Amino acid sequence: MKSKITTWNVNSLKVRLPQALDWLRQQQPDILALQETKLPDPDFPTLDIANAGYQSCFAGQKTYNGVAILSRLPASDLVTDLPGLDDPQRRVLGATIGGVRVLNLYIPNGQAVGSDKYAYKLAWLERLIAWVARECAAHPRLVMLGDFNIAPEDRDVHDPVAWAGQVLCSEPERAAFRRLQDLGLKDAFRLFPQQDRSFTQWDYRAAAFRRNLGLRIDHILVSPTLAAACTACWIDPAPRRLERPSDHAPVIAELNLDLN
DNA sequence: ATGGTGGCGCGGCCA
Repeated sequence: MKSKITTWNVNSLKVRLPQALDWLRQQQPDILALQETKLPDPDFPTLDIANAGYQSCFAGQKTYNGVAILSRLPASDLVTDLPGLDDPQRRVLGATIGGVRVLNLYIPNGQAVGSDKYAYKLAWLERLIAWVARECAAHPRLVMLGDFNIAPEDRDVHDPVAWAGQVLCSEPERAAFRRLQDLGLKDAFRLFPQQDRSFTQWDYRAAAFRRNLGLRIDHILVSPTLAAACTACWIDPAPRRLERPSDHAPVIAELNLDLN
């Protein structure tokens, strides 16, 4: 039985709810991890999502950040914080669904190298790596996905020269991504041949999407056990073409796996 | 053009 595990930074679930519901109907994923929901938990559209056939779990806040997981099967063992980091920003949602440990992340953007937000991002990544190491040890079937705000390699950047050393591409950020890979996690997208200039995010400005001036910063990382079951991984650019789109496109991993 | 667009929410922050 094939399963679809997916991620999408929707940049406001309130605005993008109709698009998200359409996308669920079209793609029929088993799991959809959302980032930048920008909703307080009492405002989460649980009922609309239930009517589409999905359960919801979420960790949200007003105006900024916010993560959620929509799934066919119920979620248990929820985690909403990095252990040891007292952080009001809602960027983490861990859950166990159908025997798979799912870590949904909205990693800090970092704004600019050298800024306070960049320092926060690097400290956050340190805490993340320590936590994920323990999660990987405890859960052979693990997927870590979301908006990483890291373009892992130059081929993930439309203009690597212009972006060299900039936030999202800097060496400390890329080193953190490699440390996640050193835990055994595989970048599902790179398990398969892909077109050159494949991206998941395009700035709203300067007609960046039309010109394909994007970055690949949304990722699905899978444990060795799940990598062996992964049969495909692709980016769906269709939602980025809609009117009033998110600046991000969804990413889909298909696995030869029974969730139960 | 040291800008541009979009979300939140109504001034300024964040991406």
